[in-house]
Amino acid sequence: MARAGITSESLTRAAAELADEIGFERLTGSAVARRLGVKDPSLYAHIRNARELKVRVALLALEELADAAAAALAGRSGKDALVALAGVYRDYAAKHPGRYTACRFELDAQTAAGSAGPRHTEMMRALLRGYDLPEPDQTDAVRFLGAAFHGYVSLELAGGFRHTPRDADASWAWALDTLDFALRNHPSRPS
Amino acid sequence: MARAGITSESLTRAAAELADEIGFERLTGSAVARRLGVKDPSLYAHIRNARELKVRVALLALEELADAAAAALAGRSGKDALVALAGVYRDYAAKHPGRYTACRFELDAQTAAGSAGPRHTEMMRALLRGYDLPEPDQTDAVRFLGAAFHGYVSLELAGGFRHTPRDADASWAWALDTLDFALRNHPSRPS
DNA sequence: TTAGCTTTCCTAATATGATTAGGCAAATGC
DNA sequence: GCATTTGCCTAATCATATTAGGAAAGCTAA
Repeated sequence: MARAGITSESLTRAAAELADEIGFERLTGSAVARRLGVKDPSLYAHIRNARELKVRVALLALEELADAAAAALAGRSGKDALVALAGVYRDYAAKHPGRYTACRFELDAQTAAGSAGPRHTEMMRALLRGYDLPEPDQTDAVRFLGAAFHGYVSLELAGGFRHTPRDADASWAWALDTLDFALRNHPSRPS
Repeated sequence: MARAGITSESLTRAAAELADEIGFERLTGSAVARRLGVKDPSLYAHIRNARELKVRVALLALEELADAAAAALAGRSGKDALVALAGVYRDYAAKHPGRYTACRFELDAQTAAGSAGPRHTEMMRALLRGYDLPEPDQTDAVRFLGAAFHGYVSLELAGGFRHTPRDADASWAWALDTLDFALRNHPSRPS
């Protein structure tokens, strides 16, 4: 009875790959077990339940995404930073659709607090420092940017733009121009 | 063997109510059957498969939402219309979280074309006529507004704003102010 | 009204996925 | 080298999705 040598990491990696291939919604314990060459019940030595599988993928994705965002943001500011950060989200979603979807998986407060989620918020705030918004506008802007990025990427991922001739890249650039314009000239900006 | 008297409509309604109560992701054929007081296989006289159940809820929700949007838009224009339309989405999501989520369910091209989806796009375009944007900016703006609305509502629904003191209503108003400002003063506006 | 047709529902059965219990062998610590 | 822990397996249970086949309900028309 040779062991498969599953580790917490290899299991999570396998689940993430699977999610990208078949979609996060269809991610299943059985499928992961099959991919790892073990029987379903063997997974329970490594995870508490099927939900934890998804949580793991979500945490991995949030961290990968935060790392990529941090790298892209380094040395950039203003619109340059805005475009770079937005591009990271969009590219990650295109390359890892399952993981991107996982980022939206609802975590309980505990888990969310320990995740890379707060890093994303911080980076958004760092980005917004280039736009000089006073509080509470900065908080509003964080939410607004998060919503705009996520909304756009998720609509694009769902194929919402496929049936209109207009190029998605061009629309994306337009959206970023508009966001930059709105933040730069926002009425609440100090003098 | 008395009949339950299920119709296509009563089935869809039951499914939609269930989705609002337990969440669209957890909507299951068995649960609907239980609610209707029939056995699982009896459903297959009315639907092709479990997926169709979700599709039905999605179509119902898209239509309800489009109807509400049309009513809210009637007689309004400019920012007034923007705020009204956005409010419809947000309120519907608050009142019918399962159905709102269903609106995001991926439909195949055929089904999507016959759904109320296109009405939503048209209404967005009607709203944007008040902002006088030339093509292709109008298309870009439709996508941008759709993304912003959906992104905001879905983040709020997921509880993304619950752990920050700033009031969600105030942030929402800020976002709408910002969108209105950006569209009104957009560089691409004629003259 | 009744013979016949269609529709709606049921029971039985199968497949997949999630999960627990209990066992045995492999790795690990001394 | 032995005891302990750990990883994996088989067997079993439960929920959901789905098919096959049957029977009764309700409509249709002579």
